[in-house]
Amino acid sequence: MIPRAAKTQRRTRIQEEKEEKILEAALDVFSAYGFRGATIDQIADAAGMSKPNLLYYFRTKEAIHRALLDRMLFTWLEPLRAFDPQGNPESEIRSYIRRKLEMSRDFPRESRLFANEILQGAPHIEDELKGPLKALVDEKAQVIRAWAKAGKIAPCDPYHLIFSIWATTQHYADFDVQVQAVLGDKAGGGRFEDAARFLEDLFMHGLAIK
Amino acid sequence: MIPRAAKTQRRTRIQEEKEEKILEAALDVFSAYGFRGATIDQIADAAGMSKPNLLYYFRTKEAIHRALLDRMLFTWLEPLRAFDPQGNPESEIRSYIRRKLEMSRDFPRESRLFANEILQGAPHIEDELKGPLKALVDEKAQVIRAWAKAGKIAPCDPYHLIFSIWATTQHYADFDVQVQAVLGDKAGGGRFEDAARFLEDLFMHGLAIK
DNA sequence: CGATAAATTGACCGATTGGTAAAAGCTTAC
DNA sequence: GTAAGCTTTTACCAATCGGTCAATTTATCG
Repeated sequence: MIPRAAKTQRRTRIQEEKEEKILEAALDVFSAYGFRGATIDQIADAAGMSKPNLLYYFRTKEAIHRALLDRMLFTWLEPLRAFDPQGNPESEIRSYIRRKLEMSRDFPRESRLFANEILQGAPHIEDELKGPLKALVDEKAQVIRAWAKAGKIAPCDPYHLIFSIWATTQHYADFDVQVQAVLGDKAGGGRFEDAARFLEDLFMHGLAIK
Repeated sequence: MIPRAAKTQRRTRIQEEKEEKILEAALDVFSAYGFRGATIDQIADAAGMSKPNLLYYFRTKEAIHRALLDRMLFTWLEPLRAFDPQGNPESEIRSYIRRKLEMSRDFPRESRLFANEILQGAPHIEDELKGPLKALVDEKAQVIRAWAKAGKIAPCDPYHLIFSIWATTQHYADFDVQVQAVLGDKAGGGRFEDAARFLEDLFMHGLAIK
């Protein structure tokens, strides 16, 4: 009856397909309207199924939202996790910026889902922010601080450095409409490369690297 | 009957007070939930009046939202407008960053209202973005480009520079929950000054100023 | 004061919200 | 096949949504 508690403990092929389809549709809707602004009917429509059918796979609106956030939070922190204390500051920071920027380009909906959640007070992921996220940032902040102490980069507040990289890279996903409106038809093709070059330069010179 | 079209063309004292109270309450609600996530009942509650009474002053939910956006958009662009082509790059950019950061500190709800609107595709202010905003940015971009050509700052894409300043400064208002979660109790007092110092350093060194 | 206009309210409307009940249709394993 | 369980649908629910209405209360002004 209830798929997630099926006797078999195994998920059917149909289950996997439908849940995937629902999450895909839900990502569209939640990222565009936030949790409260999104409706189950809208998601069901986008997923091409009836509302009761959707609610057969996810019992509540919150359950869909939570599933999306869980899946997203992991991949979202991947670039920061990949930050290597053994690497040299230049390539590490440079590739971190690039990876975050690539995520904004390739997964703008995920970025907006996250932004909506934070913007509205992070009611569903407060614990994840104060727990795992904070721990990871603390760890990487120590790495950056060590680099500064070793004279490899200019001394700076590592937390605000990380915030700045987050802000500037995610800006291109979250505020895309504004970016498009301001840039107009200018450099329609190489926009990503332009942003990457600018941000890498900014942070490299800003940190007195090279 | 309808206050905004009163015979007198003048607004009563009561009208001004109540409209102010409504906009104040609406700012709370819209900035926290976005347009679709906010409800009139909620705003009426927060404003301490009945829903029909609120609708006596603003005919629709959209009217309240639009009034908020109009008022906000003007002040929001003030710092960029104050950007002085005659001034020297260092003090202009430095004070622009500081002013934007002060706005994030002093008017976080306005920042989030704007962020919500952009995030959700800017359905209500698309024209303002493509019109007045773009024009203003184009103008200031020319100034920055001239500074670069004159060798006063390192050559860089002025648009992405402006985007970066927007992103980093507004981040402290829009993503406040995340910033709080990561920083914890650290430097509870001087947080604003820390951010200001970091950002000014970053952009000054990034632009090879001084 | 009295009269006229402005402000406020409770009752209400149709549409939409998140979600449920139950029965019908469909797969799968034996 | 057939029976068991999985999937889907139709019909429906109470609550809430944005908004209206008529009637009442309150402020303003000569």
